[in-house]
Amino acid sequence: MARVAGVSRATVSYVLNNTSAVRISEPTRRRVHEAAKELGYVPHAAARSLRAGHSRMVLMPTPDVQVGPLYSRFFNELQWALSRLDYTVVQYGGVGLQSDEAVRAWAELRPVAVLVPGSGLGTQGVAVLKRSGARAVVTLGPERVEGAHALLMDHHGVGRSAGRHLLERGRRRIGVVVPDDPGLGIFSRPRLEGVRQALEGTDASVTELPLAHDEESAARLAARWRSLALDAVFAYNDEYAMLLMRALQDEGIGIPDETAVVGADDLMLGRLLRPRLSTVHIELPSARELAELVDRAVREPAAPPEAREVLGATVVHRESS
Amino acid sequence: MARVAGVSRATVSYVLNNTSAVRISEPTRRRVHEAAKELGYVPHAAARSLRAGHSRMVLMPTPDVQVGPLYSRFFNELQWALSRLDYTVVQYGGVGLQSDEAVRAWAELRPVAVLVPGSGLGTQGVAVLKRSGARAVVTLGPERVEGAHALLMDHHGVGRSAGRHLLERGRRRIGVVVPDDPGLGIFSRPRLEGVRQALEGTDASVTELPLAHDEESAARLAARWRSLALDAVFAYNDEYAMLLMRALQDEGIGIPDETAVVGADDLMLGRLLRPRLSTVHIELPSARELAELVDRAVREPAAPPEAREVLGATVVHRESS
DNA sequence: TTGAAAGCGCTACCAG
DNA sequence: CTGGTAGCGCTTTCAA
Repeated sequence: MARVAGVSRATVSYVLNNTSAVRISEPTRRRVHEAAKELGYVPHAAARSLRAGHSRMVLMPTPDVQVGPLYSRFFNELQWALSRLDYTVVQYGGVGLQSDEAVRAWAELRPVAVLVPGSGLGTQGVAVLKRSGARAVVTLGPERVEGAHALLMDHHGVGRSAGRHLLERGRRRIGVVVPDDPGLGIFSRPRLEGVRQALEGTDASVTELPLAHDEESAARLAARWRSLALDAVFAYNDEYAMLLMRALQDEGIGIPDETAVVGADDLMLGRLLRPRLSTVHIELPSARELAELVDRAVREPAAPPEAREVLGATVVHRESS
Repeated sequence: MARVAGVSRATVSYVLNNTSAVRISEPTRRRVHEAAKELGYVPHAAARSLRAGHSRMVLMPTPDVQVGPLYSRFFNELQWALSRLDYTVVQYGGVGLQSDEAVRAWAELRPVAVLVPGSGLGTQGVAVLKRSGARAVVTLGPERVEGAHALLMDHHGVGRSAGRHLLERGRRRIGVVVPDDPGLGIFSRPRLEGVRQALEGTDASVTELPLAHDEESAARLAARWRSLALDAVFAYNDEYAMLLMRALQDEGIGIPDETAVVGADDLMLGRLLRPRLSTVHIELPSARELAELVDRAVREPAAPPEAREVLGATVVHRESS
């Protein structure tokens, strides 16, 4: 590269980085640019960050559970917001690693910030990441972790909203769908607990309803529905709600007269069901705000970690409840 | 690190990499491991790959359109299959970059292989990636690109299957939904064209139906449905099919008697609609096979690029057609 | 205005 | 069996 342009490696670096501290003559600049184009020269990110001692890489491990469209959209927006701030977002697939080795694998990449969804990260993990040079560690999950910023996504509120709504609608025997998928436990357990909280001190009762995401499982549940004597169900989310609602209707159970159904996530499909599905609308944190939080944390790594509750839960009352 | 363990940097390297060419005494190994644990030492991936001259990173740029659950699952499986082969999968968010600079940004990371979804990559791009050291470039899209392996995902077959099926069911005036979302054009145009191909030489006709993914747009289309005098519609995919089917039913249009509806993707939700949605089941390439293709290509970079048609399309006939 | 050279963290070769 | 050392590609300081 330097040879082809007939200049030194240093000069190449100056030209390609537009280093303002040094002035390079126009003809030289042109020669360098031409040589770069001709050779298809692309700088080596690893060498650069090795020399610089830091990178602008924000690492976001892929969540190990299958996430819904809500989260995908959030992630896309976040990526966009961070690239506006000149960060490079990398999603890293540490599938099947133990949390301990996963953290080490992340640390090997020396990201400037790490955004960890879920609850797998411990105090240890944060320490490893920080020592490896991460200036910001942000968890997106149910609880704070020592030393890390936290975007608290507490799903109790989702369950509480649903529970309160059903109470207000005069329901007293309330079923709560708990997906069989163990990966969804971090969401489903707090949602269930939230319904319990909403019903505390009332004469209403909660019944757990395990359910797999397939028709047979739903049909089995629907078949014994009347024996359960429930007058309402919070179906975990809109997709499970659709599944269960269909099975109930196939059994001739009237919705909402006999049983009220409430979903969560406020997906488009809820509006397309008949009766239209009542749901808990979940407000995720604004991607721009999160990006700015990351940026602040990177610039001011000594600042005390912020912890913010970011999950808004509002009931959207439609026809199924 | 080396200081704390009281050995040289080389010895540390030997121990942590289990280098078989050299034998290190057990006490030394222990000392090194202990020091590593104590310091939370994690090797520097950039330095390592700089030294080695290559990495095991497989780069997969995030597709810029919102992709469905089908694709997300495929990507997860692929990630898993590749990590079984000891590759590290990194999803890179080059949102909003021109394809030219996007390719350069990918090349900066010096991945050993690049999997590019969509159709943004040109011959130029492949050349840049190869010159930067990528031993395999694989496109997942509608057409071959010179120098790259190709997993051809030709959506014409999806439209053809739907078209043939509707013909067989005796339909002659066939509408085809074309989503307004311009990003979906690479899928929707070939699907439309496929329907046209299936109908060639018959007395059946095709009508394009632009549609946005919201209720108002669907309602507007449904309101003028009878004036279109269609007896069938291929609704692009299951989600658009659900949207349109609901609007048609709200208009009192009988499905399938008056109008047959066919979706695509074979999502769970199709089975939950009434009538149950006929759909085109799409078979994606096996993640394991793709991972093996990548691995072969990496080991044998001189081999001529493979190009394989990988999109299976089969009609699943249910009740809506 | 340009060039020479040091050094980021790591591994592979060679000498002890 | 272990340590010294060169050099991967880059940026930056210092000297010319």
